[in-house]
Amino acid sequence: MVGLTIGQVARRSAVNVETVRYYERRELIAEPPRKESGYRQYDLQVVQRIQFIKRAQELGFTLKEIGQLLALADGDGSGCGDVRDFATKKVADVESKIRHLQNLKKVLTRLVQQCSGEGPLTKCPIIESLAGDTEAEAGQRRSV
Amino acid sequence: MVGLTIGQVARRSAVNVETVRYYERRELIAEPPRKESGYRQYDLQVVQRIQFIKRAQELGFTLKEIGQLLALADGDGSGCGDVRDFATKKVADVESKIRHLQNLKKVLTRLVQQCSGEGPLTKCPIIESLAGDTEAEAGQRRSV
DNA sequence: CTTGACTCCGTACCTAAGACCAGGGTTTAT
DNA sequence: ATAAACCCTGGTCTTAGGTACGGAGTCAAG
Repeated sequence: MVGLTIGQVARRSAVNVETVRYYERRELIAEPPRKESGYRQYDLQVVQRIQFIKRAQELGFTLKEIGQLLALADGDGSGCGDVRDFATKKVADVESKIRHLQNLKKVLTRLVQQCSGEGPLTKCPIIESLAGDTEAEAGQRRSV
Repeated sequence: MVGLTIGQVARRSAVNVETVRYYERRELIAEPPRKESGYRQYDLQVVQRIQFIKRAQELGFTLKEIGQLLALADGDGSGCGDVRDFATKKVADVESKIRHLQNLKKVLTRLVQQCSGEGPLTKCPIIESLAGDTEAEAGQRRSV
């Protein structure tokens, strides 16, 4: 019994069987050899590879990016510098997302502070602010 | 010509016609009356409502959440406090996302710093770290 | 030899928030 | 009266990352 079935691989990698097949379709893992029955026959390395994918996902890489990363890792042509550039770009991405969320948080927090939590909805500053007075043309206002 | 067509509403709200219909399907805006021809006939208030939706989206609310928010705003029963609670919960959400991303950034940055950018991939600390040594069982390692 | 667990393939479904299209009817302006 | 612009329904398509199903074949244990 040399070679793991897809189910064994899935269990060892803590992913779904379908996920393994999905990764194969996405060409993140290679098509394994088959037994005469057609069953896929994996070796242990594929488990490592799936764990690599999972870790990279946790770090915020998309499967597409992971595909590129794996291509770098597979193809001997490129050096470690390419990988570092990749990660550096990702850091910038993450920073940009953080800035966006921090701005969001500021706005939301301001709204919450303006709101006493009492009184009727018609005067709730949050609702008012969302209803927005800035550019609606004439006509009945404040009726969301 | 009392009543706006869907196209006029869309233009005034700066959204696509399809978006207006979509919001109707999602029950974010009410089904308007129709002319005999079947054309939808809106009043101006729907423009305000769509702007409300758009602003709330910019603040990071999903359409589902906006639906709940609008239900609060529509139903007179509840007070401004409910709305504030809602926004407060959203602030916590955003904070949690920020924390997650900051952690991500820390990990990524550390990886980048460990990587000289030189040398072959086989020794790239980023690849090594993703390949992960922590829980793979025996067998050939370091072959992602 | 049978049963239960596993695997195969292809396809469909899911969430989110719409965009787009076909093939028809309507309105408006010239 | 006719062309341009608009609207209707409904259906499909998108991105991302899978999950689920159904019918058929296979494998291991009792």
